[in-house]
Formats: sequence, C-alpha cells, structure tokens
Amino acid sequence: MRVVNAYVEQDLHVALLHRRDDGVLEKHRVRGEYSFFLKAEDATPELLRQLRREDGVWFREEPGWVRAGCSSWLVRKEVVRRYASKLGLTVYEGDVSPVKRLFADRADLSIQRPRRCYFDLETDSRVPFSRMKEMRILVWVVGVDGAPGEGPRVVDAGVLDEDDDRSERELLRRFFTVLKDYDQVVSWNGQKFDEVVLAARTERAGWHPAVLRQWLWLDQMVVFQRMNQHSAESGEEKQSFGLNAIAQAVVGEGKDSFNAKFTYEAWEAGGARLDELVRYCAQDVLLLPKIERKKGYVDQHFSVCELCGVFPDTHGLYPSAHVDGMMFQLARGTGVRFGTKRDAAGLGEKKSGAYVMAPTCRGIAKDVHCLDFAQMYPSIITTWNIGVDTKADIPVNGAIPDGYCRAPTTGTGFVREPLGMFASAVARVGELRKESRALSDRLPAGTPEWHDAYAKSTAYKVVVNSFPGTTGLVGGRFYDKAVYEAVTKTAEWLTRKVTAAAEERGFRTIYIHTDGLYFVGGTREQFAEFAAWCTADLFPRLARAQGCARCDLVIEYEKSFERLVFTMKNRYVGAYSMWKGKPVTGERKPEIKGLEYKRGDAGLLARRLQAEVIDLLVGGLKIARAPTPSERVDDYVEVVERHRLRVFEGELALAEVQQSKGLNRGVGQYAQKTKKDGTKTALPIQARVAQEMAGAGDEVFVGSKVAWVVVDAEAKRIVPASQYDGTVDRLDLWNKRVWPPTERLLSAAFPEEAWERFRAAREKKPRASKPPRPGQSLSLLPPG
DNA sequence: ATCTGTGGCTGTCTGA
DNA sequence: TCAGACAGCCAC
Repeated sequence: MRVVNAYVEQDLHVALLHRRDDGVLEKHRVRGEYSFFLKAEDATPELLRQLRREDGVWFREEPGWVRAGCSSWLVRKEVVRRYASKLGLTVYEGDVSPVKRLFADRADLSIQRPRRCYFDLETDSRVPFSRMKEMRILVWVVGVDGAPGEGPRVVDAGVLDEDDDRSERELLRRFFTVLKDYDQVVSWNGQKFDEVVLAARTERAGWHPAVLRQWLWLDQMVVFQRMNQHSAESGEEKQSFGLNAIAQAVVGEGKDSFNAKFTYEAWEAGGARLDELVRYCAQDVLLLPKIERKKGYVDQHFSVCELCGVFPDTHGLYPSAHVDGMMFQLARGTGVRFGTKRDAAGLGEKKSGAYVMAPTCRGIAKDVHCLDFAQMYPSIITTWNIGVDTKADIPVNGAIPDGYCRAPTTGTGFVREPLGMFASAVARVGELRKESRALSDRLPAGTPEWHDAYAKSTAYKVVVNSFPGTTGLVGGRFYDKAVYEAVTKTAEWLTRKVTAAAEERGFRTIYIHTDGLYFVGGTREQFAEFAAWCTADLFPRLARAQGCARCDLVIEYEKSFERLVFTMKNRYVGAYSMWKGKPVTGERKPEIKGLEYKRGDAGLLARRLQAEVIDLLVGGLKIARAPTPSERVDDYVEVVERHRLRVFEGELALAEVQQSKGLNRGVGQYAQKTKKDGTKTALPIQARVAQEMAGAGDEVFVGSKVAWVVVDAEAKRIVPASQYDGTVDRLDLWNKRVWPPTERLLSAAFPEEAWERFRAAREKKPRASKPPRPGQSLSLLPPG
C-alpha cells in the first residue's frame, strides 16, 4: 500500500493514510507497538521471568531475538533505560516509533506522493513574539500551484469574525475543512512560527493536538536552507532567509510592504485595510510555489523521502532520518537489528575529521590543476566495507589476517566480505544515483522526466553523503568513533599517497582539503593521465594491500585554474580555465571560497572593496574600472584609496555602516562567567544589541539577524541599526571591518608590497578643512 | 521526531 | 601586549 501519512492514535493503533486516485483519503488502522529487542542469547529464563512481571510489557520469541512491546512510549523508555543501565544488556531498536516500526517490518508499505498546499497566517500584532502561543489568528490563506500552463492560485482564505474564542474556533474549523483535500502543508518559517501558533490555538479552541497529525507539515524555509546551503554566491545573497529576500533572489519578486506591527489594527479597521492584509497574506502564500517552481527543492525532498521510506515533512529533512530509513529497509527480513539511540555514551569524545593542508604558494598562482575524489567518504566505506556491523578485532599492526581488511593509520579492522549492511546501503544509494544521473544525461533537458531524474540524482547524492556523518553522531544509532575515524583517516592517507605519487612526477602540491588536491607544474594532458592512473592503478593496488576485496575509489580531473590566489586554508579566489571537464571560454564567474565577499557578517563596504580587488585579480565580476585581470599594483592602490576616501569622507548609508550577526540562542543562553570583580562577563555584541532592542519594544528572537552600528569604538558606544543617525566611528569601520579582509587578500597576491600602510592611525588634532560633526569620534584621514 | 561530522579563521572580551 | 575562551560563519 502506498501511504501518504501515518501517525499513532491514542489506543496504540497506527493510522495509515492512503490517498486514492480519485482524491478520497482512506484511513487504515493497524495495531502498533512501542517495541524493543533483546538478543535471544541474552534472554536467560530469569530475564524472561522478569520481563513477564513488567507492567505494560509483553513479548514473544522470534528467531534470534526476543521482541518486546510496551503499552506506551513512557513505559518503554523506563524499561529500556533500566535494562540497559542496571542489567548491562544491549537493547536493540528501543527508540523506534510505532510508525517507523511498521515501515521497518512490512515490505508492502511505501511512501506516496502527497497532495501539496501552501499556507500562511496573520496573527494579532499586539502580542509579542515571545508569547506567540497567545496570538489570536486573524487571517489564513491556503494556496496551491496550478497546472504547468497556469500559475499558483489561492484556494481559500479565512478572516476572524470577532475577537473572541468562538470566532477563532470557527475560523480554524474552516481552515481544517479546506486542508482536508491536501496531505502536505507547506509554510515559510512555519516550524518556528505558524505551526507553533496553530498548534497552540487548535488546542485552546478545544481540539486534541493530535488532530494536526493527519497532515505533513513542511517548513519550506528549512528545505531551502538545507538544499541551498552550498550554492549561495555572495555574502549579500545569504544575508537573510526572510521570505522577501529569498523571493527577490529566486523569483525576482518581493512582497508588498505591510508593517507586521499593525496587523491587528488592519483587522480591526476592516474594509480596505483588512482587504490589504488578506492580499498581503495571499501574496506570501503564492510566493512559495513560485520559489518551488524555480528551485524544485520540495520535489527533491520528496525523492529523498521516497527512497528512504520516511514522510516528506520537516522531520524528513534530517540526515539521521534518511540513514535510519535506508538501513531499516535493507535490514527487513534479514534478522539484523540495530542499536538504540542513546543519551550519554561517547559524549565529549574528540574525533578526527577532515584533513586540511595549509596552502604553500605565494602570490598569484598560474595554471593550477585540481583533482577531486568522487564521493570520497562513501567510496572509502564501500572499499573497506566499513560499518559497525563489519568492524572486527584484528591486530593494528603487522600482517592483516585472512578474511579481513584494515583501515590504514587507525588500524581498525573490518570483515573483508561480504559487504555489510552499512556499506551495502551506501553502495546501493550510490548505484541508484549513478543510474538516475545517467538517465538525466540521456533525457532532453527541461522535460518533466528529466526534472524527475535530475531531482533524484541530486537527492541520492544528499543521502549518500549523510551516511559517514551519522557514524560520528554521539547518541546516534550508528555512532562509533573508530568507524568514523576509519573513514576520515583513510581519506587523509589517500591524499598523501596521491601527493607522493604526484611529486614523483614532478608536480607540486599547493593545497589539500579533504578530497580536493591542488597542483602546479604539469600540463592538462599530464594531469588527465595522472588521475586516470590513480583510479586504475594506484588505488586498486593500495586497497588490495590493505586487504580490501574491491576498490571503488575514483579521482577526477575536471577543474583547472588559470589564476588562483590563496590567503590561507579555506580561503581563496580563482578563475577557471577548465570546469566540469570542459575548457572555459569567455567570461566565467570567479570561484570564491571563504573570503569575506561570501560572508553575510562581513559588512557591505568590506564586501564591495574586496569584490573590486577580486575582479582585478581574476576578473569575472565586471565591476573593476581598470582592465582585468591586472597585475599592476597601481590599479589596486587606486581602488583602495577610492574606497578609503569614501569611508572617511563620504555620506554613508545605514546599509554601508551596519554590522550584523545571527542570534543563535536566547539572550539568557550565552555563556557568562563571573569576573574577578564579581560582575558578569560581557555578552556577545549581537546579544547585547538584541537586549537593547527588546527593551525598546523591538523584538528579536533566536535565528534572526541583529544589526548594529559602532558609533564610538573607544567609548564602546554601539547602537542598534535602527538608531543610526549618520554618526559612525569611521576609523574603526575602516581599520576593523573594511580594510583588513582586503589587506589579507592583497598581501597574499602581492607579498612584496607594504599593504599595511593603508591602515589608518588615530590623530590627535582635528582636520582644518572640515571640522568633525558633533559626536563623531574621528574625522581623520590617515597619513599618505 | 526536532541529533550528519570536524577543521579553520576572525572578531570581542578577559586577565595575565 | 598577548593568549585563550567564546561565538559566528564558512569549507568540505
């Protein structure tokens, strides 16, 4: 049966929802179980007697296992904890929900594509966000995407009749009636807001909170964050995940400004103002399918869920859910059981991760060739048959015993053959990915079939990359430090082997990060041959010597740089001469990694100055005034001096002077120590500013960006951005924010030049030509 | 249900 | 003046 959603009902039954082709929703009720497993060999007669005495616990014996069921989540939690800690038993799968249990046990259940709608709420603006559960809902709008030929449309909207509970209940009743035609309900930031308010109001209106379980709630913002994380171009683009900013960037369309502070007044006023509020809400709703049409992230998310056997709601976005889903599917019917997610074991253990080699080149490097391992961690897992289930206790040094392979460096042994459960899962998803990628290559781009194949191949890549990380998740089902490090350390070992072979051929390694190696000193033909040789000759030899039964390691040569400047680890800018295996002709956007240009917290002026210098260095941004690329230091000096003049003498708009950072926790959650004088240490700036804003009635909450202006650095005068009146500490702005990022970049590109001369000094006497404005702490141009 | 990982740099604050 | 803790954001 294809299941569109499932949830536990109060009487320990699982409701399986199926959407028929004619649109009717069927509900099938099946007995569910909060279960756990004990190994049959651990189940002594005494233990079975004890199990029999437990309240609310029943059990039956299965081949190799004792399968216990509990009457509730709480009973199981207590029993599992007691059996694990007091009796020292290993309890298996003692955290699995009845829904997941059912999907793990039954091969006939699969994930059905949900009918999707989008929604947004407008709530009472008089209630502060910190008390969002008390906000009355004023307006809801539900929308859907139309057929390909037509656009998204509003399905229905509701407006609160009177400001009382009876009216709100009626408003919600109509909302639920409209939702009945849909399975998946998508919002923007709903996880943190709309869904929270809705749940609270639903309960207050007298429904059981469980009524909401019949829908799959998906926060499109979280989907966007996950999927878009690695593709944002510049710092500007990732300033905010607000719907307005994303809509602007993705569909080139903003939303009308409606001051969210006045929703209640608009509702109360009625008439045209209320209409405006509803229109505003509807506009927000319709932006969501528009964004989805451009990006296809929600569809991609469904492909992942379909593969992993999890439902496409916000929880289905978690990598641990994907890995769990895949593993349970593979283990079905095999008699293999996995551990129970735990709380404390392994907490605080340090694990070695990726290897990063500091760049060894100075100045502007030319003709840099980049070799990348394809799916490095997954290919290591399948080659070495890595997994908790295949880990074997063998000698760390010396000869590798027959039937085993061994991870170099850590010396952790694994069963040589057959492929274990974990490695099988990785191999299987990897193969599916290859198939769908080959399919998308064959199909005409842009067709629905192509889109589907493309979404699948991207989705499978996401899933396959989730596996290695979950072995390092403390408390996770697959946590094992030795397993995790077998992967990361083997990766480092492999990069060293490649480096050594490269140097034998006269190439020079200038940078390594995890699975990417950067070389100079050879031709394209030489590197193409080298990469092919590594894959066909070197890697199989290395793997064989470690006892591996197979070798899935592949290194690809698809990128080269005409020019490349490293400032340090993780930070560089370059211009491609080859990309994805094809020569780059004409202008191409530069590759920029880690530099402030890409950072949302760097400040506009810092990004602008750096952008112009980047353009001079490698071209492609089309902003420099001199021809690019340029190696004339004078061209760079002109840019620096022009920007400096503007910082010190220009009219500076708020956007240019404000600094911003995310508030990643509540103000009270930040570490505060007691100083020697008995007072508390200072909070981070963003928390102090947030505090001040809250005091002024301007609410800031976890996850939002906080912006401020440094008015006087020496006197530590910092004000929220909204209080900017044109006064800013220009010396601090230049010396601390704007100049240093570019100084680092220029020092890397032109190490012989004395770039520090552009740091400004604080002078004592005021400038004669232009007296400082009152309150301004500096007005001075630096010498030179 | 609300839990992929470590490595790395920069800035602020603190106390030596 | 400088090192270490903390926090944020980014590379992979």
